Amino acid sequence: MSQQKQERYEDSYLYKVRHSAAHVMAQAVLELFPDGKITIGPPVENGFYYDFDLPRNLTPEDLEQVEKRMRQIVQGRHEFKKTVISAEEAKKIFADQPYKLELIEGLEKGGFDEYGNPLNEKPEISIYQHDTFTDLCRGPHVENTKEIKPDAFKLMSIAGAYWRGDENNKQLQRVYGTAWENKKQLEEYLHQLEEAKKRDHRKLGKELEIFIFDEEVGPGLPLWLPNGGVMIEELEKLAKEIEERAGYVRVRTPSVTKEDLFLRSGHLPYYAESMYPPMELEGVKYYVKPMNCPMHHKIFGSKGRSYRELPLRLAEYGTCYRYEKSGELFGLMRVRSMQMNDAHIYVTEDQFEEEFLSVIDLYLKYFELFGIEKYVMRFSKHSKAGLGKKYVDNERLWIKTEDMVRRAMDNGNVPYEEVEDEAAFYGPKIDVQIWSAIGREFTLATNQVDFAQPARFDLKFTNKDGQDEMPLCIHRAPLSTHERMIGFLLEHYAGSFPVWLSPEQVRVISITDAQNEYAESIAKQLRENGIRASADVSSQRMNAKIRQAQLMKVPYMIVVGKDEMAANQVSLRARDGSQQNNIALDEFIARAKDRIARRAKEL
RNA sequence: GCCGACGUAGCUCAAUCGGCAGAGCACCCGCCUUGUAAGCGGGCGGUUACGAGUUCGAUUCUCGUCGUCGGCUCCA
Repeated sequence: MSQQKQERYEDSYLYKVRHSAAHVMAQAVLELFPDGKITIGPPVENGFYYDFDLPRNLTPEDLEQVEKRMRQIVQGRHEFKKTVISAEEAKKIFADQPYKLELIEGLEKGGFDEYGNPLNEKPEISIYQHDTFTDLCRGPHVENTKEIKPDAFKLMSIAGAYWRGDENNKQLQRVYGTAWENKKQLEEYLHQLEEAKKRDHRKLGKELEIFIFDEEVGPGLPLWLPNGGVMIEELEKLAKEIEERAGYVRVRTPSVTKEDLFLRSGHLPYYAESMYPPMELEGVKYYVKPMNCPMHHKIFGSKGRSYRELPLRLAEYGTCYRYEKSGELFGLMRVRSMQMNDAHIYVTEDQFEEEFLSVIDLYLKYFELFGIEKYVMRFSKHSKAGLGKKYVDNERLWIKTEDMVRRAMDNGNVPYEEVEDEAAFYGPKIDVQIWSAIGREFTLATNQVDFAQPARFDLKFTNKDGQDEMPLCIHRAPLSTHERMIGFLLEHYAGSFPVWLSPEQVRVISITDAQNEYAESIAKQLRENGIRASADVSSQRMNAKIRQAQLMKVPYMIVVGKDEMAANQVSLRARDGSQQNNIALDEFIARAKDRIARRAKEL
């Protein structure tokens, strides 16, 4: 394998430019608010931010002023000067900056760097000064402010952000900016943002009539339009095919159950925040399910199980409801009602590794099918501090199952990143992280270990020696939920789905109304061949019909005029603009059927 | 949930300083009979998200509610 040496972002020139721009911005903001308190201001992807605690909220007009002042400051060619100082000196300098004092204390103890990230060694304490501004900072920075080009940065937005990312802390005002080496790069970036917006699944979903939200129905509760309905059916067909081959069996369970079930499962103690509140009938509380697992556990436990039955793979496309906080909703990617590509696999400890890896293989198979290349597998572990709060309180089993996952991934040679404090409440997991068109990060597929619920439900099987043994449970959702998957696919394909997934696969276009009947009969024949087709026999001109089909990103357009009708043939125009005139309908049907059957990427 | 911005016809967007709410597309009705991304004409369409307030008068100013968006927190 060729190991290309890539410069780390932290070592790049752009990183220094952005870091320095953040300092200049802080200076400008402090000039506007002399009593303002500064916190941290690091470079981030594509730019930088700085968090402030100010006497009043910033307005867009303030931002304009700050940006203007920044342009003046950078012209001043002020040198960035680093000075290493003692904690005592630092505390004197930042005597009226409480957040900085907190950071200095952290640095003194050696536990954290100035951004609150854990550190092994005790770092040196340094300050950077330019013009009138001094910040506690380890750098690095550019030589002087002139290196920040006045036409290569832009302040982007104001947002609230909690001090040290903890919602129990005070909310600060964060100003985001973007900065580049030159004007051209900035313009390219802004252009990219515009382009990304065109891929936004919320926009495409509306244009392609996939789904809608309705104020009266409620936030986070999508209504699937017929086109979305088709996509859901195709995804379920895919999942069913693959799962049947892999030995899964399908079950069905209710959406609402008694409180008792979720008390036993641990959802109420650990997950209640994300659940819709209970409804009470005849003195009994019922909850809408946020997950299918408790009911699958009930099915597992419904009779005596032998080791011969394992792995037992129970699959269900169940609709779950989670009360996501209002500000967390995001189009289809984050909703309150969702249909999960769910399954629970009950295995013996010996079977765990093979089964876990076979689920990972399943992801990879799907990713290949969809051409998904940009993703990260994240190994999400518990945190010691979360035990008994976010996570079931059994450290021994946490460590044991995490070791099992690590071993499985290592033995399977699957690359992954380990992350602390991201696990499910019942066990560690491998999440696949992807990014939306506008750069927001999401978990798509997930593969989770559960040692907690089998114990809570007292699940057991009889092993070879005739003894009771507890199975481990693997929760998995390689196709995520319909909502997130389709949201993602909309952006991934920019709405131009492969033929098999396209809501409308063929649009038959008559050139004059003399061919309307012929067009209808072709559409009918296509449908009889299992191809989703409709005929556009409106009185519009052909060009307008083609344009409409293009805008709806229909993969195939069949154009018929008097010549085609006379010869009993068709003309094919594909979504990519390519054309094939005067071909037999059967020839086209064969092509379309082949693409659909293979779930081919090509048209 | 928190901070900020926004909400005008089915969609995309206008409306000067507080003075009769407008366009294109879509839809409906005609005309045209058309050759690979928009033919022409006409018509319908609004309690300016909802509810209060200020004012002679509110799309415009103020407050509240709901929703959306940018973030934070959280997550399939």
